[in-house]
Amino acid sequence: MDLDQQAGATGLPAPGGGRVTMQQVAAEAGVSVSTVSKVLNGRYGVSPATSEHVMGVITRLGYEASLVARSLRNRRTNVIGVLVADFEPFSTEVLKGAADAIRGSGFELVAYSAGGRVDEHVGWERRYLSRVMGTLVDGAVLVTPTVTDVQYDGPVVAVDPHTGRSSLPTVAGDNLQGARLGVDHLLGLGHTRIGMVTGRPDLVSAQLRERGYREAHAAAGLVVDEDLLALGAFEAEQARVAAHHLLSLPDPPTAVFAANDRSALAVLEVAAERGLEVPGDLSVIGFDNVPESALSDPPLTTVEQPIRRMGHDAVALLLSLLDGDEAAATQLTLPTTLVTRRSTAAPSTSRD
Amino acid sequence: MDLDQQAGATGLPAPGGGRVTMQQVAAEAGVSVSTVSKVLNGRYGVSPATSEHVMGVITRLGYEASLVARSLRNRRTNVIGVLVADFEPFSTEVLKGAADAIRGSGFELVAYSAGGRVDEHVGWERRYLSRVMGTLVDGAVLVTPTVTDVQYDGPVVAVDPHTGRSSLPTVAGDNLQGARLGVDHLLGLGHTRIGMVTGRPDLVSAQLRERGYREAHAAAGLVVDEDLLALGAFEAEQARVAAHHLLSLPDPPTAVFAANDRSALAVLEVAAERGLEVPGDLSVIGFDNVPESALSDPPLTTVEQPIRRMGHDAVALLLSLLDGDEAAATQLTLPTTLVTRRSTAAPSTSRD
DNA sequence: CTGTTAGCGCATTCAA
DNA sequence: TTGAATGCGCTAACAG
Repeated sequence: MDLDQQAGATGLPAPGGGRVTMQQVAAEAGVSVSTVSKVLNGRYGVSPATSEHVMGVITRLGYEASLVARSLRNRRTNVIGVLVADFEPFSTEVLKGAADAIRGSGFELVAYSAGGRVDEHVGWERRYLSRVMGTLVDGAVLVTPTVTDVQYDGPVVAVDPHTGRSSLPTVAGDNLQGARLGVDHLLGLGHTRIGMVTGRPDLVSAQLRERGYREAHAAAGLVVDEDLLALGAFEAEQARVAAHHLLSLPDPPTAVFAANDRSALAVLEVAAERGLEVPGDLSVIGFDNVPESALSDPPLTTVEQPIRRMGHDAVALLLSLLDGDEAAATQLTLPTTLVTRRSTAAPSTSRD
Repeated sequence: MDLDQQAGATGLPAPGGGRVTMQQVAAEAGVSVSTVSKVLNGRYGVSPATSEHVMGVITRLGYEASLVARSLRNRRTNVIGVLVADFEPFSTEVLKGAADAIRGSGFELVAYSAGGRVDEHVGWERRYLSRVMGTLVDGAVLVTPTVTDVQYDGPVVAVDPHTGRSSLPTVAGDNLQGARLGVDHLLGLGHTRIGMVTGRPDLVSAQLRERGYREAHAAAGLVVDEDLLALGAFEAEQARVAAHHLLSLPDPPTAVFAANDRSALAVLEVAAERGLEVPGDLSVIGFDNVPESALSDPPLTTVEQPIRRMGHDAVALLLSLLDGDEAAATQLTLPTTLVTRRSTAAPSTSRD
């Protein structure tokens, strides 16, 4: 039998569909599966001749080892999992950062989402983790988990966990400082009646942002009007309701601080529907700086979390954890910054 | 020391790490694995009493079936794979669209990337496919594959394939029309010396965009100056070189049409480095409209492909294919549109 | 140097 | 109603 590339003439991979298995390669090459396995993994104990021959059959048949079968058998898979509730602007930014960090590490990246079946249970991250950890992936990054008391054998890092202090290594933005930044910006512009569309009350990130809002007021010697706080719950529909409520107040706010960009974008929509000019009649500021926030009309002023970097650092941390560096386990807090675009301005001097 | 499972009476979920397997559930419940399996999958032939008891143990232990083991055993996994070369702005937009389409379908979504080890081989999609198709996923969406002559048992849909007519169902933007749109915009502004930073010559999408560029010139009765075409290869570094080349020409272009946003953004950078005002001294237009294109300074005018919708339609198509609807296999071409932002303007009237 | 054996975690026969 | 046996595709012992 001839050796390698000669088969290029026929070169038809996977004739007739159905994936090629190691069995078929072995049969085709006239050797045993274990020999194929050894060749594939570069194990010693195979003669150069057979090795080359098998290699030829492998490429000719276009064989690739099944990730699943290999994962089931091996303890190490060289795959990192990123577990998200959904693929939306925030989580995909994290993904980009994760990809930056994984490059050249020899690891592969799998992002896993349950396709919106999430809201059923709060503890989605726990279920996902059980499904993939220890089999499909060597370690995992949890994006905005709602619970972090999980405890598994493999290393796990949480990005922007919405819950309080956890046992997990964590990468998060500085929510408190960020909120201060945002509200101070509004205050500095001359606003004194600043509404807030709050996040989900059970999540610490939301609590921190509200606290920043309050602290900023206190620092400015202002008393917070509790009527100016409306529940947005981090999601668009609820934020719309909140915005309508705020703007219907007898003495409506001249500016709104939204707990995240998604909410801020909703506020922008509502303002437009009500014929309000932004920032002429109403200033709006968000939180996150997802790319989409620059696409709105007007482009959104917002508090930036370095999302990509959070993804990057989370994976880097995970990688060193995987490398046995227990000292790497830590709680990283990344600074937030103000991104001034065009949805904020000084309050109009002439108001009724 | 033995960290055996003394969890018996304690009822602590996953004590001390190590994922919970069906074996452990069975042992804890005092039944066989097959019984646990039946309970888990709602098979008939289990007494209500045992069923309930086992169920209790399952929740108490926080057991979740391993995705991998289940995939290996079952033909159907109810998981859709999205295979990407890397997580970058384009592919993540597709992902968002895919998530939109998957919601409520009962399927889950797995996005898989080899972590930048791609450029080694052109046929990354073939390798990925072999690794996951038929085991981990029921069907796959290939994002910007470079080869589409793959032929596997499971259904596969390609999004924005860079190669020519393929045997695969496909969702793509209208590259030819889009390029016409972009160049016509420049022409309409009064530009007559329009440079082009081209894409990878081996990819049909790039060829089409160049053809649109030429056709637009022809339609306007203009002859294309071949010196005004420079290779950008769809990536930043090469595009920078191309931009420098173009702008160093004795009679430089007053506008540049870049084959994709990534290249256009690179042109913007180079222009800034050379002290050129955009759009005062130079107009720049891109292709894709990834969210990032709005973040540049100035915000980029570009030809939009409905990327999210492409992802959505690809998954929808895949789902109906999975449903046995062979007629769904088709080549979808989605219209492109012009997004006018601030990187294009009429050429300055006074030039040397 | 090569093939045989066993088993990863699970679902499905088939017997008991 | 239940459990023991079988095998998905692969790798790691061990035996030949």
